[in-house]
Amino acid sequence: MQLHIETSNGIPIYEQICRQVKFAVANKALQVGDHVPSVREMAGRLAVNPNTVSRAYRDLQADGVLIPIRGTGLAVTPEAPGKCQSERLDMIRERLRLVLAEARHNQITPDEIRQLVESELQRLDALEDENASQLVTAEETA
Amino acid sequence: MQLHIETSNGIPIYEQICRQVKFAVANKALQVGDHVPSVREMAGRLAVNPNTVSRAYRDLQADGVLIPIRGTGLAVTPEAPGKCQSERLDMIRERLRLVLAEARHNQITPDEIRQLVESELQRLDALEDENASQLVTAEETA
DNA sequence: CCTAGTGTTCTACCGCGATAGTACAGTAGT
DNA sequence: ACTACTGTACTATCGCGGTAGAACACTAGG
Repeated sequence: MQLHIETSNGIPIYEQICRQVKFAVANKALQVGDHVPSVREMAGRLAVNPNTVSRAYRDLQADGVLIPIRGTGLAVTPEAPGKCQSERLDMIRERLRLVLAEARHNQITPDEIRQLVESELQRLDALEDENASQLVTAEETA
Repeated sequence: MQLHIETSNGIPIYEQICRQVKFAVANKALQVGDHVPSVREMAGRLAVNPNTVSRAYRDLQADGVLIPIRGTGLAVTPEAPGKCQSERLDMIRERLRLVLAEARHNQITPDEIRQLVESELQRLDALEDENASQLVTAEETA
């Protein structure tokens, strides 16, 4: 599993970690019984304070996604996949709703919104292709 | 001009005020030379601290949207409409981009995104209709 | 047994958004 | 001149997200 933290897009770091773990479970990148990276390792990987990771894991336990195995680590619970898959789209919907509400409140037309969405989707695909070709290049030169 | 503040959708209040004034100028709800509501009145109207409004107006001056008229108030500058109209879609695009980036990073397909957008647009229209009929009802019973 | 690795908890500190209250300089209208 | 409004500036305080560092209880493995 591989996460990326965006510093200050408004969303707290601990919440970003929380969301991405849930997405990983929903996408089966994390399976039932799998151990999540340790607090200290994750903190090092993300260049973030261990307490912040700990906070995220605590929230994930409260949500029933992770269960602690004393002295060993945190494992994905059997109920997690179900919960995470049903939450999957809701997590995005919630954020999307705030943006669209602001747009509509301020006289942006539905067509303008659709146009923005399409252009941004296209832009994201272009970025991914770029990264993909960079990976290939890196592999070739290796 | 009428603004609505969403407490804790992540965006600071002073920034929400700032954005909505810009939208109001772009939509010609505020015209060149118009006075923006006074710091204290706006603060009372939004149930918010005067300092917070003052901060927003200070930023709007820095952006060249408002100009102070000593002892009288803050007026919309002649350059404001041009600036605000060109910023109009960009302000939404910026927020939309963050949401779509998270979605794509976590294996949400473009079609799922389009579907979310449509269902949320529909939901917003439904809410507006509801409010409109409430207004009519209020007028009838008055 | 001992070491190294788990998660957990606690205190201290910082920056930022926001509130609260006060004070000051300038203008409009009477 | 006086009053009532403008905007501006300042200090103090609060909550929250985040960092920093230490301490604790537990377990797996040599």
